[in-house]
Amino acid sequence: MGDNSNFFERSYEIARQIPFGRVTSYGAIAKHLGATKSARMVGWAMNASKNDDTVPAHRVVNKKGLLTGKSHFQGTNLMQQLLESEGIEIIENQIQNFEQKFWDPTIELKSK
DNA sequence: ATTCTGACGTGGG
DNA sequence: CCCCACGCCAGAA
Repeated sequence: MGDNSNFFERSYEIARQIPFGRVTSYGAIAKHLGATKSARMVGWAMNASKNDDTVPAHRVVNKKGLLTGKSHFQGTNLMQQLLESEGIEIIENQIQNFEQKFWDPTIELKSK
């Protein structure tokens, strides 16, 4: 077990733990999975999670706090709307006070 | 089989 | 701040 074919599921496990009103990045998830250089695969995993509505994919953005995955959601602005409904302010695809909203799995889940 | 493209990140200039 | 090259690896053409 522990083979990386579970990479998608492991990404989902972490995404599900992102608290309401908080966000994290693809790279942060990848890092926590021990695959720092495979941030792209996390994005791919989120893309594949469309069927799974238990995965809050809208809470995963890039390292700068930009909504780079926006166009992969249903509506034109669904991702932004979901985040705004959680109290996150967004201007020009950029999350405001990003550092404050950022939830780092490597820190928050460190005691494991 | 080969090439290109990404929901990315890092490093160099 | 910007732009570019590279590493990563799954899919599409």
